[in-house]
Amino acid sequence: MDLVSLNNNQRAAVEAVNNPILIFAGAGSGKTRVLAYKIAYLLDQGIVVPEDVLAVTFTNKAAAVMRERVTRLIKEKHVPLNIGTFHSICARILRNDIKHLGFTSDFAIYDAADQVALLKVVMADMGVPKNSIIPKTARNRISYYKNKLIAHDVAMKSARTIQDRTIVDIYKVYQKALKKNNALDFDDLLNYPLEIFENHPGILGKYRKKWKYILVDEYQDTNRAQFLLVKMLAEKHKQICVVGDDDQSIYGWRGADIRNILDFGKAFPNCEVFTLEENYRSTQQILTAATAVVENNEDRADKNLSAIHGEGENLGLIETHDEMEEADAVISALEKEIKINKRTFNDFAILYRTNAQSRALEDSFRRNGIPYKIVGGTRFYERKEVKNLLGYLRLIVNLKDTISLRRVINFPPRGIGLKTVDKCVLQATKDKKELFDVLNNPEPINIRGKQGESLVNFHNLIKKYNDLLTKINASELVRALVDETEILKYYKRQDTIEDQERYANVMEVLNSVDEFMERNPGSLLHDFLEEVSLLTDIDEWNEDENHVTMMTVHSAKGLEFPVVFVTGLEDGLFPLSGALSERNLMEEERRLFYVALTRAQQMVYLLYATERRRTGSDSWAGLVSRFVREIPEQFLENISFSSAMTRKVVRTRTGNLRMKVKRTVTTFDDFKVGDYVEHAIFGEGKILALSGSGENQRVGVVFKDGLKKKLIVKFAKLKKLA
DNA sequence: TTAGATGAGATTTTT
DNA sequence: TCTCATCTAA
Repeated sequence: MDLVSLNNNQRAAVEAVNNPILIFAGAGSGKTRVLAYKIAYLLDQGIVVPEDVLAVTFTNKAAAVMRERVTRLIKEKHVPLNIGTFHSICARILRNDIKHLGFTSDFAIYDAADQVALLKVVMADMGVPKNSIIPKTARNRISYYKNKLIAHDVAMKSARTIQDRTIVDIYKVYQKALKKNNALDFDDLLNYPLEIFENHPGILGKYRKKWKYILVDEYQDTNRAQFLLVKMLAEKHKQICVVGDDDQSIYGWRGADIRNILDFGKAFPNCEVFTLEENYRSTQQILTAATAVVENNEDRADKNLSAIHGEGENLGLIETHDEMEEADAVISALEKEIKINKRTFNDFAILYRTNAQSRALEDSFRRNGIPYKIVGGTRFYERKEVKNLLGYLRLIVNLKDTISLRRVINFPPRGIGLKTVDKCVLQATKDKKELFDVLNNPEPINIRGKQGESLVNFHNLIKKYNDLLTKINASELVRALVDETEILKYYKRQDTIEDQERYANVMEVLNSVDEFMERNPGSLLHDFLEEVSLLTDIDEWNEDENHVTMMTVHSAKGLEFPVVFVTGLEDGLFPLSGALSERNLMEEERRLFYVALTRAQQMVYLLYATERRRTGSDSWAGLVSRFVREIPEQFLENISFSSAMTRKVVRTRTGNLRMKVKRTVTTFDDFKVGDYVEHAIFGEGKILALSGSGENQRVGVVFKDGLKKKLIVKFAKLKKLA
């Protein structure tokens, strides 16, 4: 096994195999590499065989990368390592052993939307007044308790207000309701294995024996349950290696506890600690600037990162008026980078704090014909039409899943409304029957005619596919189901653009089932459902395509780009104002900014708006964020952005005076079809067509390499050539 | 009783 | 811009 390509610290960390190991790996210090080498080394030295290794990564994508790297290193085709996220590994444990908790292995996994739906039902049943507690708030609070492993009774003791107590009550009932639906939420996925291990030492023993060496990536983001799982599994053999960076701990709000990494030595007393401080990613300027910020944190292990790639340029700081101007400033900087440094679109990432901030950017990019991809936001599998189809599948797999049942019982519309469902629920409670079984016999509850017939039909439809589950393969089953329910037809007959998109999305689900079955022959439908429930945003991102990537800083973890734009950098937005109050919240926001900066290899642009519009007449006060001000001035260069807008003061509905921006409109009176033009990004081209008027003039241009672009004129920068 | 239309309100970050 | 709740016609 050749370790010469590693630096001294990396090699030492790889070769240390006798004690529990903690590796502090600063941003860009090659931690994935070290982990891959470590696994390969363990195998190479004959310390373990692949089946003995459990490696936990933060995303499925990272798991795939890890597997691929190890495979390459040990030069073998198939390496049966156990690699996955905490959630996927726990799901696997539970499929085997959840019977001890009274669930069946067909359990459903509820996402946030399902949780909220269930909470609404629960709260209505409990008679909680409609406007007193927002279901979403209840969800967050309950999730918080579960993340911290706080049981109802303990939570109740600390509940001070009536609202707090109500939420704890809801928590208890919600937990029961999940069980009734044979469903787990994301938090249960982590907590239940722990419960099983605690109460059934035999099962714990089985996994301890199975996983002889445990490696955990992104250890700074583990929560209480994850920590305990790792501890329980590794306690006996103590063959464990965790890697992380306390400066990049950004999931505290999700229960992640930075103490897990800082106090690793307490849990594993004779551990060896390695620190990787050579940075292979960024320029020294970026690194020093980022460090200057995060150094202000008190909860922090000291480290001294140095860049091996040299000094680099100053970070660019750009002030704009609002989010639209900000988007234009990004594009103009992008043009400059492309022209001067010969960059391609996939060299760029735009990072922001909240998903909603992508909107203005998206608009501007579309108008300018620049290819972009947004990671996150409303995810594919969370779209209504997709969730509806998946709802069918989930119900078929797990007939107890009443949330899915409610979702699809009237989709496409078949005349079963709220009232009818209510009656069925009432009957089910009265007879102590499953909701699904009530549908079969609507007569006794006064549902006759069309509704009764619909109910029975629906029941038989689901039952039929439930029977088919083990008889035909998943691809065929889903296709037959879509056909019979006429979901595609439903979207096809209405021809709005929206419906076309929905049609395409349903088709996409069909394809992804096919693709899944090809990848995992012999799998069952619930394997597919599990995979899509546990997909992360970044898993769906393809770095090979040539487009600008936009995402939240949280999604960007572990990634790197030559040029990074960080937008929305005004106080109050990045961080959101609430975070400025408590020290630990503030420190996490600072780390978030640190993570954003250290994604960049060569250049960082920092953007803030003096008057960002939020909703209606409301706007954010726009001072540059205090974190930007923590960067010493010599690392910053002010870049002025010449706006293409005129400003106007107008009176709004609510009477406030507000700056309104209006863009200067370039008209195309001077241009005609056949003219040769030059575009800042796409180069020379020939005008193919002109259309529209006023603010909506469009121009179609064919560029040199045959690239056709439709641009919205007022933003396109076209120069006429002779 | 359901389906479609209309109006008001809301927005951290994610497995 | 999107979602959710309420109103109204069928």
